[in-house]
Amino acid sequence: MESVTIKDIAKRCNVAVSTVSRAINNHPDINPETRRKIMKVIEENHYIPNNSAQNLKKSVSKTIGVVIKGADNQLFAKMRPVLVEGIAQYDYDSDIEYISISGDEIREALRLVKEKRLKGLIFLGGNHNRTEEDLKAVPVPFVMCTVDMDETVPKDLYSSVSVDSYQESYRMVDHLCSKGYKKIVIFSGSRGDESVGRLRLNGYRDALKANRIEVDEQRIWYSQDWAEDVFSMANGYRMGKKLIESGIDFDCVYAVADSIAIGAGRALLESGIRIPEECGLAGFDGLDETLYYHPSITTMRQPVKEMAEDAVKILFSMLHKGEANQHRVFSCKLEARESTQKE
Amino acid sequence: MESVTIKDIAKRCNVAVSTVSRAINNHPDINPETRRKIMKVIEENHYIPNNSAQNLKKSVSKTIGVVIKGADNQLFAKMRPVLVEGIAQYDYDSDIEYISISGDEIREALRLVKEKRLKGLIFLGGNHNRTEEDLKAVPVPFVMCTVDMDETVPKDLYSSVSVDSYQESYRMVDHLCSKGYKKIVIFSGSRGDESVGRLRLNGYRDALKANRIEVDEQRIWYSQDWAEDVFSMANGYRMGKKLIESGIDFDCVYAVADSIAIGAGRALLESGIRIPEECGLAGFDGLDETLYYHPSITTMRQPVKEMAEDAVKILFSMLHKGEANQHRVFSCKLEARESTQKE
DNA sequence: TTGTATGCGTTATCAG
DNA sequence: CTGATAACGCATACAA
Repeated sequence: MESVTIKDIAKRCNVAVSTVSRAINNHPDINPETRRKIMKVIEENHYIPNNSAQNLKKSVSKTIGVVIKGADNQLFAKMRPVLVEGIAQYDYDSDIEYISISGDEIREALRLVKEKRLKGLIFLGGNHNRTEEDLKAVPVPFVMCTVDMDETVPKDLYSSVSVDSYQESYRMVDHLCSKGYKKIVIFSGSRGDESVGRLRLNGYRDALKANRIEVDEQRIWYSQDWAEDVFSMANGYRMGKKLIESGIDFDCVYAVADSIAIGAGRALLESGIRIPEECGLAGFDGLDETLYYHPSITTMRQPVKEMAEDAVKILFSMLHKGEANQHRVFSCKLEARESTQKE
Repeated sequence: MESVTIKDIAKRCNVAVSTVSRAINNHPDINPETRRKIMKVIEENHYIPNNSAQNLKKSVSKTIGVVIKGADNQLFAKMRPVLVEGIAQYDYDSDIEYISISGDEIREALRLVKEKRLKGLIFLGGNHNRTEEDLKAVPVPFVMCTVDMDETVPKDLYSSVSVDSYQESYRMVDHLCSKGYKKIVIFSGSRGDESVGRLRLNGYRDALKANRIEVDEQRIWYSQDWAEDVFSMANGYRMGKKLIESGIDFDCVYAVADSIAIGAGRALLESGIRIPEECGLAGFDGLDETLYYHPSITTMRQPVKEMAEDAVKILFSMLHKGEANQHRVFSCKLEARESTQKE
């Protein structure tokens, strides 16, 4: 049970702990021969340095924290390796931390910065209504990815890469209109959603108006407030079923997330409604699943790779060149697929 | 930049650090009044205890480590909350750690146990060919989930909950045969796969034999060795395309993972092949996607919830009652869906 | 090139 | 109930 420490290794090697430390950390001023010898003993004894002790002692580090909110978010999963690689190109390490969807990413970040002497942070996802105080508390440069921060938060307090949820949603609905759909139902987030769900809904409303289609509140469907379950296929399926039962007239379903769209698609197809002939279907985000669905589902692809790359670039421009906070808004790619090819 | 420590709090409160420590850790022997006062100052100064220092100093803990290999594994994502809740019922904390698919889970576990004084471990996924030495090095009870450990590894060195990949795969293929499919193609893992891919393939071979169907090596398709990409929809799609191009005669595709099946399904449908009329389709694992696909895809559902619950139960039976290592094999649920409803 | 000594921030063991 | 103080395991400045 007693675990082996640096002292044990030192003793076994007849050297001082500092020498062992040097061996571990690839210090230049150490005899290669002694180093070899020490590393051998380390191997044999399965010695692993205590990270906590290292963190506690280290005064500097070259590492960037990556705080990912939601371990199974597929968009974030695609960004992660891009971030790690990008950060490595600046000769920095990455420290990846997953936190739950209900966790406090700023608080977690604060802890990490203290403990691991992080030089910077990249947030994947997060609360859109952070206070000024929250943001100011973070003592290192940071970039928020894919968070629609409230307009009220001063832009000079944080950097960000994002997509314009309102605008891209507008584009999508405009596209649907151009395809001839006139009775478009939207599967939105929950009523209380003030973030992407709300913004995408607003885009829907305005795009319809611009196409001189009256916004029918009956065609606006909110998710029930089942928290984590909102952006799920199951929720899309439930809404789809209810929509069909309701008897409301529609010729297209637009879901504010691909996962919802997939569930909705199933509900439609199951009821014998043909897509796209009798009803169009569209999602948002650009998940791989939409491509392999049958019919393939029209979606707005978020340029996750580019966003991740830019997040790193922005972070290091602040870190190395002392530049100010920056905001970069990316355009999505409208992937028009089978689910909206009416004719 | 200078972060606030326990000393600062002590100073601000005119008490000793030990008193602050008591306040933080809810020690019984502290005046509620002083405690209240201290907590207030802690709030005001946004003090967060340094976890590294705590870990370093703490001699005991009531926490179980959960090492998850592959952050975006959907099966694991479903098990996680079940594990956390189960562990909490024993009044223990959970420490969740994600490691990459190529990481060394045992090594990581060793580090964690040392640093955080973990009382036990639950592994989600991992290398199937660990050595005895590896397993023996883990100084606390642990349970492996969903790992088909090699037969050569002594069973008394670890606990496990798992499914019988060979047997369940056999059942699936048997089911396909009973549905009248006679020319079943299998989309397997890579050639070198000695784990689930191999076991499921063996089940396929034997089930065919049992049904007096000759195993045609032409119908056994291996994934190209693209490492992480093997169990992906993209891979399934590629294989599906190639299968069709090959001109080989087949009436059913059985993929050793649902993700592969979904990609394959797309390839088939895209080529105008109707499922299930002209070709059956089946996967393995029980991902939600299979249910919302159109047609819904027949799959072997792994009882992830039950497995997670049992993992916790086994762990604490060892921990509290000193019981020996145990192995529990769960049955999958054959979900016969539209993709194999021939008539 | 190597050894010695100090302290990182915290908890635990003592006294008081 | 509270305060002083010794560790925890390690990295580093400084001395040798």
